[in-house]
Amino acid sequence: MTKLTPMERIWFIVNLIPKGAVLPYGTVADLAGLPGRARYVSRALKLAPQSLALPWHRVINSQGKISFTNNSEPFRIQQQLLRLDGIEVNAGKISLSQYKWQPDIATLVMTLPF
DNA sequence: AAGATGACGTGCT
DNA sequence: GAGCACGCCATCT
Repeated sequence: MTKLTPMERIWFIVNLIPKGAVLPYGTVADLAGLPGRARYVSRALKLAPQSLALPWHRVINSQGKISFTNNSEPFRIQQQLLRLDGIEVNAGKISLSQYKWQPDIATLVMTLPF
């Protein structure tokens, strides 16, 4: 089993988020074994190689909103990608809490390669 | 080298 | 709810 770097673990988790679901930066950090490191998740996504084709748009902040500055270029792109996933977004805010994916932490963690 | 920055979160007013 | 203050810490100036 390859030893993954903290950043690779974040990419791994993000890649698991299914279409139609979203997950907060903080939760991704927790699952990657980096509690309290939500900011590191944003850095990791920014530095992620395009070749990974990660569903980065499914990562939002704990307020259920898009974290890019309002109406910026990336903000609009993320909003559109979420809508293509079938998620309802209004002014950067995910409308229904049911879209928030709550994985069974205990079960998921046991399947992780780290 | 040192200070500012940021795709965050939590707690408190 | 809306601000504001902190804690966080790799990157960027």
